[in-house]
Amino acid sequence: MVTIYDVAKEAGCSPTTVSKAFNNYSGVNNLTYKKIMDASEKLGYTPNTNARALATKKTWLLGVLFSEDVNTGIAHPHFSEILQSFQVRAGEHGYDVVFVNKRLGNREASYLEHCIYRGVDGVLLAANKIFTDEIQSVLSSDMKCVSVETNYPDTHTVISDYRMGSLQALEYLYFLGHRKIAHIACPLTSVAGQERYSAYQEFLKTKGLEENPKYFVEIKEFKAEEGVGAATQLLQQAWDDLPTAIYCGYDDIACVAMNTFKAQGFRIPEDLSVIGFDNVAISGFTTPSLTTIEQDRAAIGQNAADTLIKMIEGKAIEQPIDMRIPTKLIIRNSCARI
Amino acid sequence: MVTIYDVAKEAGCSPTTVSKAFNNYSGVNNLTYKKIMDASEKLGYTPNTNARALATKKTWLLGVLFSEDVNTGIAHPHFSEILQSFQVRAGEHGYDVVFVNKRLGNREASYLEHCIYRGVDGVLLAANKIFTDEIQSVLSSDMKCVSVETNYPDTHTVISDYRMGSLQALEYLYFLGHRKIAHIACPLTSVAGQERYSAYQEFLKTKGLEENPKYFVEIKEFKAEEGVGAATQLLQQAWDDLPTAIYCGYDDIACVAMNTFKAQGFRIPEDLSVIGFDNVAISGFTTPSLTTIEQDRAAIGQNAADTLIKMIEGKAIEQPIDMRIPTKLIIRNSCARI
DNA sequence: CTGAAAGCGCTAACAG
DNA sequence: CTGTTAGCGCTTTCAG
Repeated sequence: MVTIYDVAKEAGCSPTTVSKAFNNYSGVNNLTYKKIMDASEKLGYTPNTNARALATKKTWLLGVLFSEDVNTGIAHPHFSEILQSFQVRAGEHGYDVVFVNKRLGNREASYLEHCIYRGVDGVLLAANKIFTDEIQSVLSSDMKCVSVETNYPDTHTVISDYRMGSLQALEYLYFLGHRKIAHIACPLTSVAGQERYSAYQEFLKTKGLEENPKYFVEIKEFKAEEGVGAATQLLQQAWDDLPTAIYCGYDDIACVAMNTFKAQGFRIPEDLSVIGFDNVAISGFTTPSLTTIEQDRAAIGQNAADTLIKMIEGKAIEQPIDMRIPTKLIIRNSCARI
Repeated sequence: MVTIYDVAKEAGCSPTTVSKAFNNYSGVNNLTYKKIMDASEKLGYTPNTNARALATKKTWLLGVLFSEDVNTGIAHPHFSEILQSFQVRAGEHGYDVVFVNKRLGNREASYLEHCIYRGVDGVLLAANKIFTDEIQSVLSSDMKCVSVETNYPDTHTVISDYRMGSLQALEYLYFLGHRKIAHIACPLTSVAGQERYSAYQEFLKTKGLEENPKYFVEIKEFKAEEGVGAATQLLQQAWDDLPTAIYCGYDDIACVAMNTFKAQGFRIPEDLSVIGFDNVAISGFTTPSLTTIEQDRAAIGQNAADTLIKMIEGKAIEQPIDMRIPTKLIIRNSCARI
């Protein structure tokens, strides 16, 4: 391994000067600078983060803390896309991204311990349960955090504007003439579930429509399969007075529900309009293709990275602590005029 | 920050002993061990990886090197699922996972430089281009590598058995009575493209069927949209003697192609059978649902982690350098008896 | 503008 | 079984 000392010797100066040169400090003679760069090039010098981190207490490492649940972890397209853009943006600022888990070498530990162990400069929180003890430890520490899925008190958050999205979906159905609109909700233990449902209630109230409990089903877990049961239950509950449209809490559920309805002999969208939320890849490939609400995941990841890095670097953050990213209605073929 | 010295003082022993205790070295008195653990608990001590890494030259960090192309990077379900299981398995062995990119702080650099900079103990290669100069640098260094998407000379590889998968798909179509089988191939610059195509050729030869150039289209990029052009081109090429079945290089293409065919008035599977490769989430939700070949991504990620860690720890690796994970035929509704 | 010296937190001989 | 000592590679005062 070639070190700063080797470079110093080769360039005929001291290690201190090499360090200064590499950190772009002012006060290094142009010629010296050039000699140092030439020497380091010649020797193939690469700085060592560990040594630097030890000396400066800054690792240039950002932790990402994902739900370990398969359905809502990094394997879910929603999160993997956020992670992708977060990671790229972090890189542009010189930060690397490392996964945080609950282990410390061979033994069980807390997320916080893991963060300390790795010395991350900040953490991205992407867990979908509203309140988890395990996450609590990092929240109440002085670790810099940004959350992209759940609102924690006093924690910077970058989330889609779920209320806006819900209203876009519902207004669209309303515009198509629907008045009997059912809702299959995401788990109400999640922000997504809560906010989309409360926007649904708000919408009904605004339009002077009554909230019909028969038109409501809550899934208990973020799992596509839950769509079957939810769709069936909805049909049973409301059989004597079926809704004409269904606002599904998220795309996976909408897709499965559509299939369930079709299997029961319903035509979509003629008999039943279905709208989703997320605009995940599958929604473009179903039959009919799914009308849905798009989340700008690239923007979420980017803004989360920007915010976290600002916090780390002590820069001013102009945006509100609860930053909302606008959503967009994607009209495809699963909704029809009544 | 509480250090090993604080713990030593509290426990009434030397830092060395604390270090030994934490590393589970033999030769620490039981009582001393307990005192140390109590002290560290009381003080809230967490070891510091950077210091340890500096002293031992081992970081317990594994790099993952993904294609930065959006379609084949971590945002693609195939890769995100591999990454997920890789990450979990690595964690079980005490390793953390960090993304590798082409930057070094603020300046452009090579993947290799980045690996050295972070001091990763090994790297997971998940790039789909057969030969990239940039990756070449890490391959020809003494960095430990495992690849999960491309075969590099002298590099341990964990990939699905594409030949087996292709044969499963084709034998199934054959069993259903199909003799005019077309192939929409993945880019032949990729291992997936090459191996699936050569298995297709092999299959035809085995069955005594002639390879008809009109029944072959190669997409140029891993992009779902390419399916439209490919399907159309296939139709044009083979209009006077249409195939009865189409083996698509991967699911995204199969899904888009199905939609294209349907738009042209073909019924699937009655007029045209379609089979895919990957068993990605969408394939269960199309109409008809897609018959396809499943890749065991969890196994890929796990085996890649195990192999890489064995290399790092100098353990014997029994498996062949080119390890293949069996695939599985998933029968759904896009293929029919002729 | 340059360099000597001390130290970041931990581990690894080597003695005791 | 325990402790002393000397680094790992880098940055940071502080003198020059």
